[in-house]
Amino acid sequence: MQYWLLKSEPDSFGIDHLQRSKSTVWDGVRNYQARNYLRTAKVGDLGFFYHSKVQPPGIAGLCRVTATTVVDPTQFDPTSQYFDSKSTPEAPRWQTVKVAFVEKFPNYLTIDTLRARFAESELMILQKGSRLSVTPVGSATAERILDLARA
DNA sequence: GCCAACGTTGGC
DNA sequence: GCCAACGTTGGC
Repeated sequence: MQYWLLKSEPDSFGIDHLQRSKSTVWDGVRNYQARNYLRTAKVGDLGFFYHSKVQPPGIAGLCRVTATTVVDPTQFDPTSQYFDSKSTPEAPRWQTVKVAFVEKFPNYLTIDTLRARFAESELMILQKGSRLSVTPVGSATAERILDLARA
């Protein structure tokens, strides 16, 4: 079982949205490295739900992968901001996962807290200039995050 | 709103 | 296949 960190802007879709909708297709990933990570995800993997572009940014909750190699439908929707004119249904470029809500953490872990508690090498999002919206998290690091978030 | 860091595009 | 120009991300 692998842990991930998934970034989202809560102004468009945050942990509260996921709690209400119960599950969602993690659409809109348009970066090949992030997509490649998503392709390796397995059902049952757990994802830390990270709120970006808000003050303060941080880890807000947990979700679980419930389906893999899901074709991102927004790539074929000309009205979507994620429309990709070069992708075809025969050879879709963008696969993703479906995730279900697991929990909203009692403690929101801000990026300052994360920086204080974890090394850059443990959490890729702490690295300067890191923009990847999907990153793997080691199990030892993940367990420490869970301890802090639920304490 | 700024801007550093990074990814993508496309002419050559 | 190089690389300049451009677009985007995301913390501040």
